[in-house]
Amino acid sequence: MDVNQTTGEILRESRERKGLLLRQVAAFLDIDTAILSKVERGERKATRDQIAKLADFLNLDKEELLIHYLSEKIAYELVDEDVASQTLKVAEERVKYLKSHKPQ
Amino acid sequence: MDVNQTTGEILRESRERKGLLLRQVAAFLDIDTAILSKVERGERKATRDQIAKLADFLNLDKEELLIHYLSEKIAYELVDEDVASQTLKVAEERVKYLKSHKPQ
DNA sequence: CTATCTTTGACAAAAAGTGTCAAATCATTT
DNA sequence: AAATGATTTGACACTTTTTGTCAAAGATAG
Repeated sequence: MDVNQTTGEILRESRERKGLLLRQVAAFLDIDTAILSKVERGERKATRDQIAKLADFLNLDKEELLIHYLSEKIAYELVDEDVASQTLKVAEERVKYLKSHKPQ
Repeated sequence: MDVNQTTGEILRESRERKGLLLRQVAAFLDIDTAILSKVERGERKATRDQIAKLADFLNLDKEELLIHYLSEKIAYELVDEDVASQTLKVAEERVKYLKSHKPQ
């Protein structure tokens, strides 16, 4: 998995390499093929649950796919901001702080 | 501004230091005081536009406040993920990539 | 006690997210 | 070229989230 690939590209490649049809994968996710088609082409975002199911069905590393998916979502949120990189650095500090001060 | 302060805390402190009422600041933002009260106490998130207006009205560094606000939003989105830190690192790479391959 | 300021919670409107369906397009086979 | 099957497209509907108002309750100061 290349970090600068889209999640959709990964999903499509993986599905095609296994010779699976949209219909088959979509059935497993319990959604219409239309949505999966859009997800693979980046026209829609998958949900978190769908990503987990896709990793199962396509035999992809669950954690790796999740990181891919989440980071794409965040990069997309920030890409138009001048301060994107600085924001991500500060966000890292915040996450560290929050994790260490977590209730429980 | 401390990185681990909430945006709401910054806004409240700044407003109070200037002796302004919720009513006055809310009027400038064109919203009900109820919302601003909730924003300051972290019960609601401000919108991006409101952050910009608040920086103006409260004479805060616009960029700094924006980074503060955006990073808080992102940290909040990820804090429950095991893979939060890894995700942020990958997101940084993605942002760099997207910015360098931007249309125009 | 009376003003005024802030907080709270119920509610409403608008926007975003998630999905279906049917028709159109594309590719392959006969 | 027609038929079949896969994918794409776009209109639509439903649900959830976001963003706000309003009025009543709570807190604080004079």
